[in-house]
Amino acid sequence: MKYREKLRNSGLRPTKQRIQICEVLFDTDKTFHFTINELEQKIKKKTNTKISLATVYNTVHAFEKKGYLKQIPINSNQTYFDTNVSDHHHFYDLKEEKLIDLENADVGPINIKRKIDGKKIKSVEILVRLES
Amino acid sequence: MKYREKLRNSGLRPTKQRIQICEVLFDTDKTFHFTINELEQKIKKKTNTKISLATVYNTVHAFEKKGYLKQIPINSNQTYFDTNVSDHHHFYDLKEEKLIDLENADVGPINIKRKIDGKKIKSVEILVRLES
DNA sequence: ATGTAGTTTATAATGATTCTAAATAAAGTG
DNA sequence: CACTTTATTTAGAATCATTATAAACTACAT
Repeated sequence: MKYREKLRNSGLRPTKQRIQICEVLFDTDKTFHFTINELEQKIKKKTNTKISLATVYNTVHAFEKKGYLKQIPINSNQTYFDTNVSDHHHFYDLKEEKLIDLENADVGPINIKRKIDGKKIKSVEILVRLES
Repeated sequence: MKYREKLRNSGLRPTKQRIQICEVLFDTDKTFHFTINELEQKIKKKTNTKISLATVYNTVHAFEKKGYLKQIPINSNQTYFDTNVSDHHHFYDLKEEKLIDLENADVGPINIKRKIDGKKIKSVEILVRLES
């Protein structure tokens, strides 16, 4: 199984739960955005097994730390994650409360001219809020 | 008092609490970022009176709706607000958990090339995460 | 097989935010 | 001014996402 390797190589034990979560997250061409609750629903539907909510949180955070998931900075009561970890930005449709990917080509290069001593830029994220 | 007018003109009754909160937020040259809890502390210090937490929430949301405050999109367990409502961006220092203003000139023009039918761009915000 | 270190789990705890309903205060009316 | 109406404040309760806890379980090395 492909995910066993991937997990082991990241120093994460390939448990049944982690492999199932991998399948839900990564067995698809399209990347997608999700909240923890949405992910829990997907897992239930796809695998017909119940993974503890705590495990879902743990796993998502572990995957984020390893760079397999990204948090999307947005003001919402729930945290949004993205399976698309490439450098890219987002539209946020305020009415639908839906995120839409913006490819880097849709935005053009961004040049942050100011530097802060002793600090490195880790990420640059644009959120474009949309209204109707 | 200047804030009485401002409030009345926005359709908000100029109550003692709202005026005090205005003083804490706007009686300063520098704009600043805050969470609700930080604001509550500031109010206590500056006015020596206690305003109910619920009122602080209500007022901040009312002011946001009127455009006197902006929410800053960031992943944190607390919501950050900004008294600087002009178009600008932010550094977020991950270690210090501190926001730093980025002037528009520090970033250069941003051109969102993609359009979504029937939607207008309401805001474009960049978050630059900093690590040490 | 056996030990150990990492994981999972149900449940409890935390903490920011929102809700509720009663008390209070501002504005409007005669 | 009285008096009514309507908005606002308030303490405390409720909600809800997330994190902590600690016991049971499991992958893996020896």
